[in-house]
Amino acid sequence: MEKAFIEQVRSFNRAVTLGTGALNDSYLGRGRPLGQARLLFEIGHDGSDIGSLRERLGLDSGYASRLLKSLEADGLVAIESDSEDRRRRLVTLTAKGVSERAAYDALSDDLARSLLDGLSTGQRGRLVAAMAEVERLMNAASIAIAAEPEDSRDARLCVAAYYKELDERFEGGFDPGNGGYAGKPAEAAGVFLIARLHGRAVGCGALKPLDASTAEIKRMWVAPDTRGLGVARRLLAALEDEARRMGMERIILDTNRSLLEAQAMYRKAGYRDTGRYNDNPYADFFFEKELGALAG
Amino acid sequence: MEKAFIEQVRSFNRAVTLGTGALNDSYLGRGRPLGQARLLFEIGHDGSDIGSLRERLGLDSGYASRLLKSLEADGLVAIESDSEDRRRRLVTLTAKGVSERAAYDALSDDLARSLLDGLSTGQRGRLVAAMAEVERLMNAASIAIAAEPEDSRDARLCVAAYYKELDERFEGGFDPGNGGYAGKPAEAAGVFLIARLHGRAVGCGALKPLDASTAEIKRMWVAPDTRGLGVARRLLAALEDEARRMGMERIILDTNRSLLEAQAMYRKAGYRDTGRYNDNPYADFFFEKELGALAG
DNA sequence: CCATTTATCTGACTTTAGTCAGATATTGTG
DNA sequence: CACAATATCTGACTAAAGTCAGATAAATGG
Repeated sequence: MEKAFIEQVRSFNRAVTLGTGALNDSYLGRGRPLGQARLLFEIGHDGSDIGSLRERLGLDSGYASRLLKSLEADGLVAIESDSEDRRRRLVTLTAKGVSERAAYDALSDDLARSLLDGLSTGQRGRLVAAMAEVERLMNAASIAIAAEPEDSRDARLCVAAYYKELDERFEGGFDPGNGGYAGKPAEAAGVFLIARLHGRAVGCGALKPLDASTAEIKRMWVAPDTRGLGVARRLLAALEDEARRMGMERIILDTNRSLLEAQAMYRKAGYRDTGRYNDNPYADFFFEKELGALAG
Repeated sequence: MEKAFIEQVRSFNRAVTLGTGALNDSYLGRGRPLGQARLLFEIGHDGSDIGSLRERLGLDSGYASRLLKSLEADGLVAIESDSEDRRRRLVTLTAKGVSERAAYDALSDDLARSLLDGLSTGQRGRLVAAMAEVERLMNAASIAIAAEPEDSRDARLCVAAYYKELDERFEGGFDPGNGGYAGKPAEAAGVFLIARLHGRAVGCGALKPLDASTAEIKRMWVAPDTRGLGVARRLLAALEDEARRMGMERIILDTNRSLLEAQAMYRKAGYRDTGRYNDNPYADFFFEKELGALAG
């Protein structure tokens, strides 16, 4: 890695903590400690239960309880037991809490505006564009890929989203029951990978062993709002690593003619067209790739 | 200001506090509280006195004293009285302190590297470029311009740097004693503006009343490493505002043929060429601008 | 030389943030 | 229904961060 790149990242870091340190003071400036302000923000318009608040902010149960109590004492939130499960407690913003939140919002807007204020119109446009680029790429960098059980909640959600998209994009729709997509038990244990962005599942891919030396890639999917970040490329590379680890020598896969980006990506990743190897009625193109030795 | 711009700034802010929140954890991870680690970083290679450390980090004197004491107890810094002013105390890093700092540095590098690691080569280049752009423009935005006494320390430093640069750039050099640059007392009180970036003086400009309706701009200078951020443009606009406030109707100025950027900037700001109005031997071009009404 | 200013230190204090071990109430399970 | 699991609360604690009022010692200005 180039030294200059690392230096630029660190320098950027210093600059934004100086510059947006001030931006984060929007949490302050209303005489409330940060912890309380963060909670106030995390309670959505429709309220939420204490458990999910705690999880989202990573708070200790006792700590969260006390913070909420002080917000309640200030008349900003109302806390009441969930009628369905009376152990659970629901937090909602009171009218005063809503306006307090709006005040924080206004403060935050003012600070953002004051940052832009000192700039010419051209500079403003360039700053905003560069910020969007940094944000996108930092998101791309913080995507983590890990194997998960194929029947976990997020795995099922990803696959459902995948099927839904296929149904929308294929001419004539898509039925998972057709073409060997459902049920058929795998010969050997496969791998199901999930890509996560800040905890949220934004992509998946499965590797299914066909015989001792060949595995098939299935269910490659990336959430629409996360495309263009290289998630698919990384999922593919991770699946290939898994395959090498399993002793596979060759990966094959099929895809539909309407999935143009997928075809381009596979070709770019070194996959070559090959002949039909199954009777999947949705498959129009077939790819294969010989795996080299395990890197690292 | 466009709503979308403000939203992008706020979204960027959230993204980087999430992403570089992790980067700032480099301050942690070595079992030392943040305050101590920040101090360790602020003490340069050559040490510094407690006062300037306090000022740079914005610490209370008692707090700073205690933090330094605990660093001293850990054998990381040495504190001794300044031989020139024995009230003042000088802090230097011990060998152990230097290596501890290096450890923090390595941690910081690792975190920066891990941010870049998840990206492709192309993405890396784009991220680093966008970061540099954001940094530059955030610096541009945080430049503050204010009037200061012409004989303040920073004012004198700026003017000295200005003269030095003229001497380097003019064919045949530049002598402040020549051409009415020094000494000559102003008819009425003028204004001296200094542009500061995070406290550091990075530019200056003076306004000198010539008669009841005409003022002259002199000593416009921007630090070389801060050029291209629009500092001069903003200084010029601020000087024009000052002139309007003083009831002036017209601004004039002269400049040397070697200062091409300056000529371009004046022309772009609405200045027109005019005839020689003084006997300054260094002046090759003369500009003037009629001031409109005071805005705002 | 004396009063004032300046630079730092000390003691006493507060607030924020966070942890941990139980206590309490409610719900699900055999 | 007893028992375990879950969701939250309470009490008792700690560490970090910061504030404030003097105390102390050295330098400065008349």
